[in-house]
Amino acid sequence: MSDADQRSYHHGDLRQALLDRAAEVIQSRGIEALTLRGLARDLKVSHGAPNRPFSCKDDLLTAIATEGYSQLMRATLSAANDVGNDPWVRLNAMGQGFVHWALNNTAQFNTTMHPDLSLYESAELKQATEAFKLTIKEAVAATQELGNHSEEDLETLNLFTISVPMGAAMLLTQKDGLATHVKRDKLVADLIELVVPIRNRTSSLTQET
Amino acid sequence: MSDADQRSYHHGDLRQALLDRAAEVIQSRGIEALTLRGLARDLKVSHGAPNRPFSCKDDLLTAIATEGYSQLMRATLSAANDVGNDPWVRLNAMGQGFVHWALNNTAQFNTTMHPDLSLYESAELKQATEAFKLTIKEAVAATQELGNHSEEDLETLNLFTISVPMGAAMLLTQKDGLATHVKRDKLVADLIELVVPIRNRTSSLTQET
DNA sequence: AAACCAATGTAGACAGCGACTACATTGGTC
DNA sequence: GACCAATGTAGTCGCTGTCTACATTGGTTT
Repeated sequence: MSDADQRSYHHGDLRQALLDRAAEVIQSRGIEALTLRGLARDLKVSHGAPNRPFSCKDDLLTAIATEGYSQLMRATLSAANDVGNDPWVRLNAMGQGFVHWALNNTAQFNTTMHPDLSLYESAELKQATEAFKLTIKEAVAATQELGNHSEEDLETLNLFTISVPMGAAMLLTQKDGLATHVKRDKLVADLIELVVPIRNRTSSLTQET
Repeated sequence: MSDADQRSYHHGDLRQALLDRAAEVIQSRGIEALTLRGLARDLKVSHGAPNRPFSCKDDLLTAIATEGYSQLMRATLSAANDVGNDPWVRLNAMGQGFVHWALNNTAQFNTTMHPDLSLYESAELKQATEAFKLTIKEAVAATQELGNHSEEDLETLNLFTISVPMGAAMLLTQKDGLATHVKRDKLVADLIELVVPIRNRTSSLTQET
């Protein structure tokens, strides 16, 4: 920041600065409190400046959602890579990683899943969502090949598998959500275990404990 | 309406009229398009009139969400009552009823589940949500007593059971949602079957006293 | 029946918002 | 060194939610 403190006219990277500040505002005061003019004030630029990198407010929100999907995919894949190569164990970890990311980034998650965003067409957003969905779908398909509900339509099994962390994240991120008094980590682990059981299963690869 | 057409000053039931019109607007043009002044114009009252029954906009949205939870509970219970007394069959029907209501009332569902609403404290909303949650929880508990994941913590099983229809409704109500090309009814039925299997199960009704 | 009054609708004002315009300033390119 | 597209500024517009003071009503009390 030291080199950008006294930048007289051009900000340097106003777009990223807006995205960063927007994430802060949403996290601390909710999405309704997010205004372009407020961001401009925070960044000490004129009230019209945000309209250069983002043509309108929906454009900003779409960019935030795009970043959210990207982070969500990274968190999910990272959780999978931490547990090895067994597709079952990986899928289980992905479910837990999903929910934990949502719980640790409540506002970001809610913004990403905001229903109004789908109205605004954006190639980047579409690509990010498709990439995320494909990641999940491949992981589900990998377990199905190993016998996970092999009789089921992949589409249905995929929806089922995503619905649980998605629904749980929705419910648990509400402050009056279900079971907020139960220990979070154990609850999430038990929950995902109901979708992708791995505890009492002989590993399809090497034994893991 | 005929007796209220030429009501000069007092509207009669402005509160309900606002709620009804708000539901129409949300369904047709989205929640972002909902404004108090717009509702006032539609109902041909002054722009400040909506502030009498609803102290602020959040108050209106909260009332809509309250009604949403109420409808959701009615739809869920109605689906259960249509299929008899077997707790498993009832819970399965409730799950399907949940998703179908959400799919048939997309905007209402999204408004009801809007994350910002939980910020606004309302006794009525809290009561409606608690009533709904209790309805589900009782149904889940009834199946658990008959052996449905009897080893599981009820809290976890409950979260699992709600998460599936909740997450599926979230995903399917997005216009770019998963599997929109698959036949809706069969998909939902297959999905819920994965949570509350009833097809190849000997009825527990024969064991009831 | 008349006076009262709390509930309900009106009209005006205010600041804040998103979006648009014309203009100012910059840094890279020929 | 002159150009020029990109980027930030300042002003304006219509719209919004909210607040205030005022107007109208119907039911209640006396």
